[in-house]
Amino acid sequence: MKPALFSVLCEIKEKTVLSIHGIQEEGPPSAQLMRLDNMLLAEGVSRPERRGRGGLAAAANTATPGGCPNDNSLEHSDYRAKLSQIRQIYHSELEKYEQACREFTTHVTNLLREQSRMRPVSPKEIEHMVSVIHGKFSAIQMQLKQSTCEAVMTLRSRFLDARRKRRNFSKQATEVLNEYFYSHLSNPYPSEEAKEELARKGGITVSQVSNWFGNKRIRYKKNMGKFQEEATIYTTKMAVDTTKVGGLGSQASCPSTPSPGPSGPFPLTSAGDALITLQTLASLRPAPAGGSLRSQVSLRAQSKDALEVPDSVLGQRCRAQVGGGSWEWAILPATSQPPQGSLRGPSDEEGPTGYLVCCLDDYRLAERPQGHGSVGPALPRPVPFTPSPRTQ
DNA sequence: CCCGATGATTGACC
DNA sequence: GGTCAATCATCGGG
Repeated sequence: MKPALFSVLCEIKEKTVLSIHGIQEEGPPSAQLMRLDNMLLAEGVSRPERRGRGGLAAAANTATPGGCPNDNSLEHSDYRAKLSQIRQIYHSELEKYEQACREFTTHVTNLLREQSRMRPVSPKEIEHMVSVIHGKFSAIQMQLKQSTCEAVMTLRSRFLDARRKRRNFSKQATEVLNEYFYSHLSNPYPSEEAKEELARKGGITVSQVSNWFGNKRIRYKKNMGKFQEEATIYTTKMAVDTTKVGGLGSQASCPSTPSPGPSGPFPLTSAGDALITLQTLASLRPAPAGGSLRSQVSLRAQSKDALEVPDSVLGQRCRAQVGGGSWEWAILPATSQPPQGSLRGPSDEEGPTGYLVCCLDDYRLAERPQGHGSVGPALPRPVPFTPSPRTQ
């Protein structure tokens, strides 16, 4: 009786299995799964955790072109930590699924083998059942991969947003840029090489340098008054630097200086640039009555800070209005210490713009630098550049 | 929280 | 492709 029943069951089974095959047969793993796998691999999620290395470092590098390096590293570590978290969750979930899949497969095969004593269960059927189970679990895994990918994408987009997030430049970068800007005010269009140099010095990217100059030109032009103080500070600083490094026109803190060209308001050489600096920092005017015109120079300081500067310009060539009319090239004495000179700074009553009177006994006329106009006043303040024609 | 400063983006222009 | 001009979005000081 038992063998007869068994054979009947076998026949029924044969038909059922065929129909099951007809329904269950699925195509190859979808392209989407491959995409997910590729992406997880590319994002460094598929790989097991490796301390401090991996694809994410490269990803982080490409995602941050410039700005403050410290900020970058902070963002990097933040990004890394979050990606690591995602990776851990992904792997632990994956492990859980795989284990569950193994256990369930074992359980089912055991069950089927158990049942094979009671009813006909072909090895093929077991195999099929196993593949069905695997199929179900891989569908779950696919969901896991999908959600992991989404998490990585979210993190990545947030990180890329962070790249867009504005970070103020470091003081160093701002100074480097401002120094160049104010020392090339006649033509503040740095060449590509100059931009690269500025970028290198400021620890920012070339495009950030371009952005900065774009913004600066516009904003300076829109509101020159607002930038006067800043101009004074930087031109002063430049004067100090050039003096420290050893004289006029050394261009100590400026990268390669493209010649401003004949169209700018300052058709000067690099030495001329230093001259502008000097004249910007203090406009010269005739000394008050009581002294020889040739022995007294009044320096008008634009701010209290500027008072600290004249020491550095002493001994340098400048222009002074002599005799109430003509402008002459002059060399200031190397020292203004009393008794040779007496200094008076702007008082509170006089406001921020006062007079620094410097009676200089050793003030003497100098030869006019070659190539410069013989007449015309010194340029007491930075002259705005003309946006066009461009002189690049 | 407000507001000015400022780095970045975008579209038009040459 | 570089620049201008307008604008956005964030930072940072008061």
